[in-house]
Amino acid sequence: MPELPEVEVTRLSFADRIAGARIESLRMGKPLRWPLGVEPERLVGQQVLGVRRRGKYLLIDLSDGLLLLHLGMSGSLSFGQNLGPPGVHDHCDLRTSQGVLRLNDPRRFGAVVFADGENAPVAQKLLGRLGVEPLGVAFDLQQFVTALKGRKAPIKQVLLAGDVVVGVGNIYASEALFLAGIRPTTRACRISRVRVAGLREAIQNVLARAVEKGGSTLRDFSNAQGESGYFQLEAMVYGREGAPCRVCGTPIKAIRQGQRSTFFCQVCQKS
DNA sequence: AAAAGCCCCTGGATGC
DNA sequence: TGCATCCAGGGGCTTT
Repeated sequence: MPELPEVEVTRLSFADRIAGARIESLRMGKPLRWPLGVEPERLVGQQVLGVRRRGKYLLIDLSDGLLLLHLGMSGSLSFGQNLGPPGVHDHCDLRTSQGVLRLNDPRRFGAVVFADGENAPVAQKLLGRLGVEPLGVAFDLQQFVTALKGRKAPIKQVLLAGDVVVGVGNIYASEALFLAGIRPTTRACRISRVRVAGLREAIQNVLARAVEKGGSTLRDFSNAQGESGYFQLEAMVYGREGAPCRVCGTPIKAIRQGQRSTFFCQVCQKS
């Protein structure tokens, strides 16, 4: 579910409320994608310094270590004082002096991993080869051009891979390519500099807009306060197979790329 | 080095 | 109503 906007919206919905809290206990439920890596007691008594985001990971800075959190495909967080008893898909309860942070994740592709610091091997394994942050100043045009020059794969899949630029998942890849007028199947290395510049802006715009709208709630996403997102209502192509293009009226096409669905307009995205 | 496939897992929608 | 099949926001790992 969660791409950069959903993860960022989630972060914004509880970061201030959990900052400064003291950890009282950590309960882990069914196994997630990776083990926590330490005994839960390791965290007890530590203070939460803040919450950052790197790509689709949330980084909870502790007084002695770091908690890496990933929502996978179906994860969502809740933070509150009265969450009630954990349900069958609540696989992590981090109880703090300011409330409980709970991960609900039916498919369990998500993860909660403890690392001694950002340079610890486990943190490096997960964060080490992530690409540039698309909403940061480091998302430089020349670097983007150079990176894409070295890729013969379809641009949609290069965006999804996350080693050039992070945070762009299946929804926003289709959306950004539509805004840039680029066909998803075009080889990354074949896109002209001018069009790469347009793609960079499209990525920035679509992600920023999605954050503003609270993310996309397709099935059941909500932020840590339980609020839904609304970006899906203004999606130009994602999930709109057969529906008229909002620009030219041509029916939107759906194809498969690397076992994921891709949506585009064959008129607005000629190449 | 890059690209392509394969999984991990549960649940909802669809079709017979 | 019951059951099989397909699909879903991700991404690390293995194999070409």
